Amino acid sequence: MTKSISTEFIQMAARILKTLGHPDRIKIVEFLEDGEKTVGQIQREFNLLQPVTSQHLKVMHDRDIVTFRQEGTRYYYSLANKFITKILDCMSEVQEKLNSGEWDFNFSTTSNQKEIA
Amino acid sequence: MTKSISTEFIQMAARILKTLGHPDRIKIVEFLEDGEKTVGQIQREFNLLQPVTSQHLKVMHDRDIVTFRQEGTRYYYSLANKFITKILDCMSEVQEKLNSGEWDFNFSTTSNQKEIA
DNA sequence: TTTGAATATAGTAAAAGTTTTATATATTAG
DNA sequence: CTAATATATAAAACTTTTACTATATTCAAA
Repeated sequence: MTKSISTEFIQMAARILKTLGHPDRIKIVEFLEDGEKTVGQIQREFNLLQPVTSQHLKVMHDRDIVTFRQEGTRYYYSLANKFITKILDCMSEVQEKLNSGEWDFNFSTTSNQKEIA
Repeated sequence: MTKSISTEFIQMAARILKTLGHPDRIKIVEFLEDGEKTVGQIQREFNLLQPVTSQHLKVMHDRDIVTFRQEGTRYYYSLANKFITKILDCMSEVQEKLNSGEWDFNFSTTSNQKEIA
């Protein structure tokens, strides 16, 4: 009986991973790690269309990835929980390993690959 | 200039997260952490249809999440790189925090939520 | 009280992902 | 050889996302 992940948790994790599985959203979430940001700030930072930005934020809000507080006409979004932060940390760590050459995935840009890192 | 994540890496990470964003696939990958497994073993473990199992494995292979070696008519699948392991570690960690009560996401089963963990 | 800025929401077409059923291929056992 | 096993692959039917475009809502300011 290895300490495996519970079904409930897996459901929740899957939803979150799936949602974070979009470049824009990873960028947004990473940006929010720095502190709360308005829709406009996010939109300008990454040069996104406003509706696209709002939609990403809405989806991420529905899936418990971000929260927001409203102040006048501005909506300040921020990370909703520590799981997200944890995933971001994980990604930074991996990227460091890759950069330092400690790890090497030799990912094929297109599809498959051969070796184990 | 915070050490942020590079665009290239983000693309790759998004693909992987998105692909892992499926309950079956998280389970499979977690199962593989224990060591290589054949399609049949995976299929039986989670009570999946054979084509579904193959399909998941194919997608994960295309996206550099798993590799396999063939031996006779058996295909032994295993994790393709350490990023995957890292993500699994991350998930276990989070689950522990949740179980221990150290963290609390109060996720809504349906949609939104209110508080920050 | 009109106007402009900041956002959200709706509608929709195109793309991507999933599941199912069916079928093909290769390997091993007799 | 033939049958059974282990997998892959394909096609069809759906379901979900995505990315736009257009429009509505809200608040602030002039």
